[in-house]
Amino acid sequence: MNRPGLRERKKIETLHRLQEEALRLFDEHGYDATTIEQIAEAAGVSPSTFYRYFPTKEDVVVQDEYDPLIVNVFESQSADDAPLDALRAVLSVLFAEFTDADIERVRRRVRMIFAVPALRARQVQQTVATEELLARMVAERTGRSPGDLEIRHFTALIVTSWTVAISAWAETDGGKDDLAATMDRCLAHLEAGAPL
Amino acid sequence: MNRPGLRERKKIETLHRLQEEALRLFDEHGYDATTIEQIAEAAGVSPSTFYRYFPTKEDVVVQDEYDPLIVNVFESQSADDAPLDALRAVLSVLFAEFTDADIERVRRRVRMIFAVPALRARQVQQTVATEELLARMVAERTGRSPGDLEIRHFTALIVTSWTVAISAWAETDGGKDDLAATMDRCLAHLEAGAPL
DNA sequence: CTGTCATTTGACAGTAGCTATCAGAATTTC
DNA sequence: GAAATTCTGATAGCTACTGTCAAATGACAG
Repeated sequence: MNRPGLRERKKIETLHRLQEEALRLFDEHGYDATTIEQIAEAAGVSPSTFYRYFPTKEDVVVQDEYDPLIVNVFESQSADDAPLDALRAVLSVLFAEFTDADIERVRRRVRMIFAVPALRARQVQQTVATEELLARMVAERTGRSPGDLEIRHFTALIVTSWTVAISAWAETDGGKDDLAATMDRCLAHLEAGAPL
Repeated sequence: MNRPGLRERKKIETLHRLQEEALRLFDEHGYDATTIEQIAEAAGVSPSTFYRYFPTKEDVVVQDEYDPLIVNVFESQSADDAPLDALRAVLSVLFAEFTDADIERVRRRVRMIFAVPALRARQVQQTVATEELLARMVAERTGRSPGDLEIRHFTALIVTSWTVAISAWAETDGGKDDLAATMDRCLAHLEAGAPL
């Protein structure tokens, strides 16, 4: 019923234009050397508007909307599976929906995030949120408390595993199958107790 | 031969005074509500001097000097031990040298770091450095490359394990034995493949 | 189409973290 | 005690970020 009116379409457009122009300018002149003012001007809005869309300069690169997707897919998994298997499945389902363009965008963003300390630092704050999300979901499924040491440890390790995999993949120029394969390798390594 | 001259003593003193006054003011008025100017004034120096001792406001809490210690102790371990066992031993040796006052200081700092997002973000940058350090040491010991996926994954997991343990411990009021015990529990959980 | 209402936007002013520079003070060295 | 080195404080300036208010814009009822 609720058509995306003109107002909402314009908002999404502005958001994307800010992200794109920012990435372009960061690539071109470097992250630190690019000011909010320049990004806003390139996107044809005022600096005030930039801050209405992104709380910080870092967020124009780091922000994503995967958390709700993770929750949805996780809860649709059979409750019989072990948490780690359920999380493995979550990734397969998510990756399956990615287009090549999505993947290239992710790679570009991830490379930038791992190259710029400030972005990496900000990324962590998001990761912490994801970790707490996982903790709540896994806790409920296993009938434990989200504050339980082993739950916290488990979820932190999972997220670390994901992070290592995606950073290693981003350095290559492989497609989404390679990303999935690297994730699997890391999770298997974790499941085996991280032997060397 | 090289006596710690007056100049060097004063420097160390100023550094400690800045850290102490900063922690006190942060506790009292909150991290964001405390300015560099206030810290500098409380420590009896100018804001310029603050920045000569700490590159950022966050560093006055986050900065520590454990990395070189870790390297020393790790390299003094028998090369026959598995890397994970060697790292376990590193912690025991390090903890053994901590006084009760050290431990209380660590707890206070850790609590603040986990309570203030900006500090936690900065902490990660330090953690990344520690991770790369471990990667180099473990790589050399196992005859692999520091860029090897499994090496990177292993070291990232170890550091995550440490981080979870120390944050869980900091929430309690246990002593250093409890800290060591929590670390052991986490590392054992990791070694077992993080089962739930 | 028009007037009204809600939302979005831009301009402006201000705070604070951080950098660079430079003269003067303190400490070390000879 | 003089010269060389290092440390400090003052100043000026840039930029990220916040708060406020009036103008512009799209939504909607009549």
